[in-house]
Amino acid sequence: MEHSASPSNGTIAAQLAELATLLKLEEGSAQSFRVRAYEKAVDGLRAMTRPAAELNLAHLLEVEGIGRSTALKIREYVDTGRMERLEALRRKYPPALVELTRIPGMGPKTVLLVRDELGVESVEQLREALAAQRLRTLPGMGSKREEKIARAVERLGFGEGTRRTPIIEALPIARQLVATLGALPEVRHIDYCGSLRRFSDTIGDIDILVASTDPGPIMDKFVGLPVVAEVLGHGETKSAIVTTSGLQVDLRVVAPAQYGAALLYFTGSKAHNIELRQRALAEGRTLNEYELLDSVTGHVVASRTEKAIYRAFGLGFVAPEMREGIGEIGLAATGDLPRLAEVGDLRGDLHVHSTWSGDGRSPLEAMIAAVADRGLEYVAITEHGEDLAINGLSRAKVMAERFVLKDLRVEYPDLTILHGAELNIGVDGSLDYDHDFLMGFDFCVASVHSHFDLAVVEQTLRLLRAISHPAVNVVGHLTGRRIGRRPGIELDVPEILEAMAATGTGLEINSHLDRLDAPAEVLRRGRDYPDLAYVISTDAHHTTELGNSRWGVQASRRGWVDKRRVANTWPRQRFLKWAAAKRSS
DNA sequence: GCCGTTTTCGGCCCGACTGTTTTCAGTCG
Repeated sequence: MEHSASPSNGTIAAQLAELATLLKLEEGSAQSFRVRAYEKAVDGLRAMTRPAAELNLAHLLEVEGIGRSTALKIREYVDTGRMERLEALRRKYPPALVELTRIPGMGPKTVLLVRDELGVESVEQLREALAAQRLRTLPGMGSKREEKIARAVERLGFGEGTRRTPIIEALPIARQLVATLGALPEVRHIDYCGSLRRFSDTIGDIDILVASTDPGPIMDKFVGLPVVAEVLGHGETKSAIVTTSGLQVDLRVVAPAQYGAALLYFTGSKAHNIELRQRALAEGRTLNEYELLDSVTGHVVASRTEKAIYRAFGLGFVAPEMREGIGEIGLAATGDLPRLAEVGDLRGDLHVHSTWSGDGRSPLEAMIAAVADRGLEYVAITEHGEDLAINGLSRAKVMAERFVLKDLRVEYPDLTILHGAELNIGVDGSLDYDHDFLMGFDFCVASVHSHFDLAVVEQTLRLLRAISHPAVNVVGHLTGRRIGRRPGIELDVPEILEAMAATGTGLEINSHLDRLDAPAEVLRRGRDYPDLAYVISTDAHHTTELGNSRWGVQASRRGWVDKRRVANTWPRQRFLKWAAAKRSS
């Protein structure tokens, strides 16, 4: 048994999360108490500051949500690198079958039904069964459900062998690999590149680039990692593996002097690189993955850093998130690149839940304390509105929370605490509560949580009506998409953005890796509306999710958003003035 | 599976929506 570094809490949490996913099939329910218990344990583990691998059984039992059974499984994993229960479930429910549960409308019951009755065990086989209209013959199924599932399979591009991995799955694996390999003494620099570095919604495979003069030990370590399921190649400077979760990872090692050129090359995008190379040719130079060369003298013009290469072109540094070959090089040439936000620019978080919401997982007091810890100047507590079944707050609950917040304001005098709500945009654009009650909030986010299938015209009208309400400061996760799992609603985007700009309604950039909503394409369209303000929010339901703002910032960069237009980078007074303006309109 | 205690079992956010039923199952949030 390999005794490499102890698994991080994130790695252990990932095992338990997979266990929970597989148990949904085993139990035939996504809400079984056993499943929920594991999901709580995952939360508890992620919220821990101490490494779980260093704790003995008794100390593990003290962690919220971890009992005897989970504690034993954690110890088993730390000591042996395996979890027998997980291995057994993996054998029983292969990845192809599990993937079926990701299709909207396919819960565990339906997945098991099509497997047992039709022998369907993969998306490919499901497509065949759908084409033959065999699903509608099953008990409890019919033509409507069959068509709905067929639509979902088509729209999300499932099972075409070309399916890309959602960023929420790829990013943690890449970060873990970079951390593990980065600790090796032979590694001078290391970064993940490709579409992941560009912060694309979905990723084909993970590319990792290393600068080193001694690649051998790095390669050996890489192909021997516990996460490796299969080694596709193992060479001097280039290796490739497939992870246990089925993701391909390519590792490339270059000399430190060539790192910048290689980083540029492997980050892409292809279109961006082609444009750069054309520019080089026009200037009597050539650019390849090793260096920028003077074609006449053969001398290296630049190679060590990306910045040096852009500078040699007379270009400003183009952030990786912007490199899609859609005009960014032109902006870099004329000095018109947007000033992009960084995490340190954020002064407030304007979309935060607590356990007052049914789906919140950290108490209000803990959320406020964590927000204050992050050094923020203002926060909007935005529990769900009453129209959202289960999760929403009645009027009485709203007033009760407002009362609690009064005390918290005394406790945190340096933090401006706004009492807000995340309202539900109804099918006709109506909102929760009533006009007077809504105007009693300090700050409201309004979001779509239902009726994702309306036609463009209806969706647009619905949004326009919500935007026109003076209590609505921000539209939350505009399209409602869940990356790789649910397509967003269809909208007349220019019309929506124009209305938002005209009314002083902010456009949320939702930081959750599952959402990253509004999508980058919409954010870029926002450049056409100079009065449109953006808001980078976490939509945190747990204290650990407040750190997701870093992903929201990256999403804003991918959307070419200038930080001067991000309302929660503004000083407190300016921000409050902006928020109040909409409400007095 | 976890928790708390009424200390070893019973409770654990459960309603809306859809599509399928003829009184309800499954999914989603």
